[in-house]
Amino acid sequence: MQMKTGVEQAVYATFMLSFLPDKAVLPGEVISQRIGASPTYFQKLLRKLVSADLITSVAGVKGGFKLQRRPEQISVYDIYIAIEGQQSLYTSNGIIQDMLHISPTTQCCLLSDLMAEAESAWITVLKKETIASLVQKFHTATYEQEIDSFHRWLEEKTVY
Amino acid sequence: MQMKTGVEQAVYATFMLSFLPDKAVLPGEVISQRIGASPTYFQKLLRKLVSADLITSVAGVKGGFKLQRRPEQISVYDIYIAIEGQQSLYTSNGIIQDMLHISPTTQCCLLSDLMAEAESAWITVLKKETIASLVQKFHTATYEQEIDSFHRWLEEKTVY
DNA sequence: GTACTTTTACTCGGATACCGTCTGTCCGAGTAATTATGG
DNA sequence: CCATAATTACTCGGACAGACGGTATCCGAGTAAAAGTAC
Repeated sequence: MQMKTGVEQAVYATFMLSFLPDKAVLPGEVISQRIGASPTYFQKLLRKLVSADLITSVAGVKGGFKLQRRPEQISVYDIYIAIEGQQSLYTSNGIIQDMLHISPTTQCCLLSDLMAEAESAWITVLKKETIASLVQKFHTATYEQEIDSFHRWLEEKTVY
Repeated sequence: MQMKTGVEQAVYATFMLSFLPDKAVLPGEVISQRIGASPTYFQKLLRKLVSADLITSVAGVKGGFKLQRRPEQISVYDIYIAIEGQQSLYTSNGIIQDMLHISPTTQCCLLSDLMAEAESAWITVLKKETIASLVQKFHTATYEQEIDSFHRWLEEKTVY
């Protein structure tokens, strides 16, 4: 039970796109290269973000990806759902129905409520962090030189 | 990212054992049969619970499993850890280090703190529910007839 | 110089292969209660 | 009747096969900007 690495990659891809100026885009291969992911597979992740209306895509030459919403309106939870899907962390297997010889259609799982509550607490934390708040934390980091270098690289790769 | 079914099975196995009288045990195959799991694989789960000191085992004829601690002292979280292991839900892949070209040994993941907080909130909920509290909820259910039937079956299979 | 065609650089989506993990099965070994055997 | 041996019913732990999902790769199709071409 581990979170997919794709979620982390998607978060940082969205994070990266948040630095783009308006109307500018970044090709998928550029993003994947900087993140260190396999280009073709990473494009699938980007398309999941597109389907979730978190980013948009521009086809053709000078095409690429850019944010669809403002960074304050994209939470880590949004990205998590876009990549992992909406299935919950726990789904009952109806074991207690087996134990008591009750019809499987009956709703009486002792764990479902608990697990739902636990997942809700987990989600709450993921919802309160947005791309914008991540950027804020990023700038308080002590890596000004690397951040500058990153910004220069980004500007070089940006497509207008 | 879904919880293993083994966790649910282990919870109900522990739950089942909590109804045993002192000194009595229940063979692993009896438990697995009632839960509807494959006997040989389920024994592996039981042994994980033994390793975690949640239950104890008795070898030989008239052997089986019984609780090691009192039901109030076995939380759902204990069982979860026993089955899934202690690895956390999220482990950083060092993507931001790749992005910024920083040494991978550097600790600067923007997500780690958030994910740790989220997991902590999740764990808190799982810790507060114990086998004892599950039994309590169980008895408030409206399946008195099935519960009676279950108790009779259990007594029949109990090994003293 | 304008209209048209070709090239180029992207996204899009399906098909497929790889690989690690969870699940399931088999086997031999150890253990202890029961039963059988021998005197 | 008692001591010892064999049987039985369990747990224990390793080895291994199958299924599934996440990861990765390839390919053809669509799209739009840029470049080339014809008149």
